[in-house]
Amino acid sequence: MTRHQPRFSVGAFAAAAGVNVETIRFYQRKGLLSEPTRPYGQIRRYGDGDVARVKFVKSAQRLGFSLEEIAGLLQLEDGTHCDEARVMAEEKLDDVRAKLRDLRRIESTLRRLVADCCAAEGTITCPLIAALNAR
Amino acid sequence: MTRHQPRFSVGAFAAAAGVNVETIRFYQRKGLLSEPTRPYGQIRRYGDGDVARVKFVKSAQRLGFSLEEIAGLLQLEDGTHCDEARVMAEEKLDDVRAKLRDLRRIESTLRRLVADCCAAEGTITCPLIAALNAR
DNA sequence: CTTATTTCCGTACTTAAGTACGGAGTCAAC
DNA sequence: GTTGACTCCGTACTTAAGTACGGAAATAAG
Repeated sequence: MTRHQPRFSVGAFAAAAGVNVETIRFYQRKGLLSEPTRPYGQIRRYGDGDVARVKFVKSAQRLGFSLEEIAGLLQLEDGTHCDEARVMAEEKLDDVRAKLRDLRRIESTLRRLVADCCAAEGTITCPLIAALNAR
Repeated sequence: MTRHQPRFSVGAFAAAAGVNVETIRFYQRKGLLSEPTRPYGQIRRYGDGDVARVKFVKSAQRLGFSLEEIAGLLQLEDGTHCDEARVMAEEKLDDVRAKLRDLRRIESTLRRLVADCCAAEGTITCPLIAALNAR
């Protein structure tokens, strides 16, 4: 997107995005990141949009999306393929909501665990397992 | 835990937990699941507690926890090592809360995306990327 | 201008999380 | 009481997501 003054070399780009250079190259091979053309045997340059993109990939990964899924999410970007995009987005939305439910459950269980820790002696059953199964 | 009448064979156990037998064996090797002793050359039997445990592992995995982290979570179960448990639980809690924040952001972005899809023509920037970077 | 860093590219290695395989031992059923 | 399915166990293969390596080309620094 913001590709107006692409001033970063790969090295600087990778550093700005908080990944290493090899990861950039790997994402390019996977099609998650386009390889900017380099005019007449010069070095490739990158901009803020690229940095944002990589950071997005990393955030989504932390949430349990695979690179393949992330590639799908990123394709919702361009505005074309409206129907496909809507379908994908709806599927992902269900997915995300399920994850949210589970995470909330874990969150409250952990919160309780921290609060009660060492207070209650008699509890033997695992509150985490209980939390996730109680549905 | 609930190991009162362990009636499942591995096959039935795996089926009940929704994984395949090899995965059970793999988890046993990793120490995520104990291998019940089998008296005098007999077959091992499993109970509901084991099924619950495997299902928990799978749920936690969907949320982006690694097996190693899950092993840690499961060890909070036993009540001993109170101090370590509290520390781990607190760390995990921070972790979980960060994931929740990101997921909520994605959720609302996807929701908006689905709602607006094909309605707004002019938008070129990726709302997903924007959502995760706007913080 | 030469030297030291970087980039570029292909190929190979690594780690996590399984899956598959093959042979021997058990068990269930006819 | 033998046949067929299932269990057990070790070892090997697979996939995803990188990481590391090494040599040629480009760029930056002195």
